[in-house]
Amino acid sequence: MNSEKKPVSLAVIRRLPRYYRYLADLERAGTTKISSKELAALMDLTASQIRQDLNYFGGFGQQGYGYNVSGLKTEIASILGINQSRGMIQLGAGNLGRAIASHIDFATSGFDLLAIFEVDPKLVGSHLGGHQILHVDEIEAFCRQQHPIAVSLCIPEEAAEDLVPRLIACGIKSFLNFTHYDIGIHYDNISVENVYIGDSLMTLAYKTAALEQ
Amino acid sequence: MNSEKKPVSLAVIRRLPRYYRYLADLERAGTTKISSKELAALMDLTASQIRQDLNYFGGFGQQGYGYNVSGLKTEIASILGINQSRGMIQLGAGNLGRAIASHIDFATSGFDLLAIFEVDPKLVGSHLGGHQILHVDEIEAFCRQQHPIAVSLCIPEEAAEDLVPRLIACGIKSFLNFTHYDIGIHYDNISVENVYIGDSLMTLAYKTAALEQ
DNA sequence: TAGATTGTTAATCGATTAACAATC
DNA sequence: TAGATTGTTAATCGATTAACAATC
Repeated sequence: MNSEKKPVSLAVIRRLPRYYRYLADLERAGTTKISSKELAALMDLTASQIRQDLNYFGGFGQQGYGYNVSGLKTEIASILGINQSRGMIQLGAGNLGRAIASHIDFATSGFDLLAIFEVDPKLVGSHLGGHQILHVDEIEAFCRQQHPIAVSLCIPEEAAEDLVPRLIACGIKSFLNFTHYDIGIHYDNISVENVYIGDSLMTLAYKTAALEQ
Repeated sequence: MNSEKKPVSLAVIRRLPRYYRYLADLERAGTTKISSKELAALMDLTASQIRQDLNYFGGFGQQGYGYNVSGLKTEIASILGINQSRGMIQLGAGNLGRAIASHIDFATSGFDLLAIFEVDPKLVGSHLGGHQILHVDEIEAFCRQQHPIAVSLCIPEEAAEDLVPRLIACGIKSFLNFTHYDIGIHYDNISVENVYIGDSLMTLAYKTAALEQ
């Protein structure tokens, strides 16, 4: 039944998490229905865009009424695939790794963080956010057993060049990449989300200069 | 002389940091010149897009030759405004705050991190990445003296609602926002860059599901 | 000069917005 | 039924790509 044909644009997909967050907030506040117009005002979008976005996936609303908040939230979760639980590992338990492992709710985003890998022997064996820290050399054995499909890459850029091929060989297909190593360019049939915080800061520098005009 | 007229699209601006990184790498490797075609192959873009992007700001290349790597890097730095040094503060010295303060090179992105503010009394008075940690209540006095223009917001979403108005009152105009609090919707004449790591992870969930088709 | 490659205009493509008929 | 609001088509807008004349 769910055999959608036309490929959905990534621009639409990238807006879905924000819809999801607003719907979760509305649900928490006890709101049961919302119109595209109301949601647009709340999110500072056009009602037209919201209806267009949602209709890529099917008619979730009811004419004359609007959208059911919980229902729409569930639909979006299903489209994003965050109602699933895919095995994920993390590389790196340094400052950034600790922040991500403790700060991000993997389960809410459709992943299950299975273990964290580190080179620093002082950290190996300890725990972080309820997850065991293993040595990087155990990756291969671990993956053979647990078959994680995704990785959160919280390592220095220099380390990425060596580790990414190993992860690929282990069957890892999805990367949440905090390094500047360009994974997508080097491999096919994988998915990558880059989080370039430094680039965001540079963009902020530009916007800051623009404010001063 | 630099009185550009037409407003440059944000899509172009967001590509500039990546150009800058590649040019910095090339410069480090001793490459002095590069053509749009070569750079396009390296970055997996079209040569056309690169030339179009750069020509929003002026003719940095030389026909029949290409672009001077160092020269172009400097031009991009100047467009982004990262050759400047704007006062920035950070709120939050928790896991995420520690990661950002120690992991991100603010100077390379045009900012000077002046101080970090925390509510946790155990952290106040200590240092983090060479920066002093002050109590949040000292923000107003600090800003009166040092006039930072930007802030890195590494605090829980609940805290943002109270703190953002205080920051605005202190003259802060630019926000690197790691919370889900929607600053841009609430104020005018400010600039915001949101880093929504959770949203990126949800997008990765979608891409992962798409791989499995 | 000949070859290469830019700067720039024109063509294409995609994404957003507007409009309105369908319908709850 | 009348009013409201969706689903969807058409119009607009913007961004990317292609093409080529200018020129180093």
